[in-house]
Amino acid sequence: MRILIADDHELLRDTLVLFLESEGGIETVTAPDLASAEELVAKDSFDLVLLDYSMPGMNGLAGLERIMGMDGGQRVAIISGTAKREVAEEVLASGAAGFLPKTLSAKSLINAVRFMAMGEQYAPLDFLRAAENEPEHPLAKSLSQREIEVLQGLTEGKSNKEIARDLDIREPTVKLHVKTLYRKIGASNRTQAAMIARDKGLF
Amino acid sequence: MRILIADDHELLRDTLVLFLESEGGIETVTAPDLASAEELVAKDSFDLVLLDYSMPGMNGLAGLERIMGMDGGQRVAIISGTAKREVAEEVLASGAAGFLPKTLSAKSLINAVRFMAMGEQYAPLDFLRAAENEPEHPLAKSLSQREIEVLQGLTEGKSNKEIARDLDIREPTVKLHVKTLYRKIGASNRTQAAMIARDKGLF
DNA sequence: CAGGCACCTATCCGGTTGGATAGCCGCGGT
DNA sequence: ACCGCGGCTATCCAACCGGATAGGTGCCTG
Repeated sequence: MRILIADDHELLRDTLVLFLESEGGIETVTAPDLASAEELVAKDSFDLVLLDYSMPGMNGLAGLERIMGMDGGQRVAIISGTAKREVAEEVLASGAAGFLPKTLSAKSLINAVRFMAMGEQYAPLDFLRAAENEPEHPLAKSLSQREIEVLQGLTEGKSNKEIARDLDIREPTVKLHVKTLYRKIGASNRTQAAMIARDKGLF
Repeated sequence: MRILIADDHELLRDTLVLFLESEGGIETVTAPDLASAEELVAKDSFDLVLLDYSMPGMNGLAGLERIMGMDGGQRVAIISGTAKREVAEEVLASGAAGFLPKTLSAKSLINAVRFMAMGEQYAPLDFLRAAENEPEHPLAKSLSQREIEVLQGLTEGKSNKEIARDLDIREPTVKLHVKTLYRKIGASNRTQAAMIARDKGLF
């Protein structure tokens, strides 16, 4: 079996190659960024391609889709040290071969690689499930759907009028949502609200 | 030689252990979070402790200082996949044994580990230097000192009046700075300005 | 059915913001 | 000495924001 690992962490590349070749009998080629990975995929053929989610050139899922659109880019998986459930779900939904958090054990990785090379789709179930039970967003849960939409408008620096237009409601309504949402999250003006939303990782 | 590696990425722990033991003849113990690392340091003795910067319990440099304050916590280094120059500098300034980005090669890692275990302080020079030459902050350079101070006020959700009081200038002056700063960074209101400032990593 | 809740609309008011315009001071450079 | 520039102050005005108050709809639940 022959796989390509693209990750800007040379430390991981080096040790992973050693591990996969010695323990798993898996032939491994590596690349430090997306551009190199593309070249390799273009002129070579792999049973599986592993792409780091936060690597030069990736731009979120755009890089994944670039590779998947290439000849020989049929079986591509994302590996990430920091990404959360939402990302994993998007990755799987976009038709990738799998999602591997770096919290996975090395042993599980070998199994996952073999599994994906066989054509199956892989993701660690506990990762997806554990995240699903997480208290949503501590903020999001106390806000109504509309308030969240309005809050998003705030984080984009829009005026009440613009938000009203975008959501197709009247401006006074927006103002109401804005006001109640201030109380709920403890903001005293729109900039604070936007900052709080961003701090909490919302949007 | 005997070292402790604390990192929540099991994948890295597993492969690194294998690599260090086979290639470097270094005895390796691991922990998945800061609490476990503390226990191990308390009851055992290591030539070097490697702590991941973004690991459960670390809280930035607080975790580093906790370990360094312990008996047997004399030689502690930080390893990180995402941290930037500023963090590396803080780490070194706080008296840690070193800073290791995960973009380091496995070979360099072994050398660095040996170096640090000998009592030297280590950091990859190109990492520190490359970052030093970075174009400051693309934003910061086009803004005057005052404008930056005002912008900081904006990111904290303050009103013009509050900013004026804090900087000990009149409110009209603040308004002027706010306006000119909008033009420079391409914002059309204070929330956008705050968001842009944060996006660029300012403050 | 009554009450609660989310969502919508409306009006009023005082305070803040955004934009324009104009002048003053101090500093560094030609 | 002059000019330019950054920083400071000021005034005016239209628009927007934050807060209060009052009321309407539809849905779900006890």
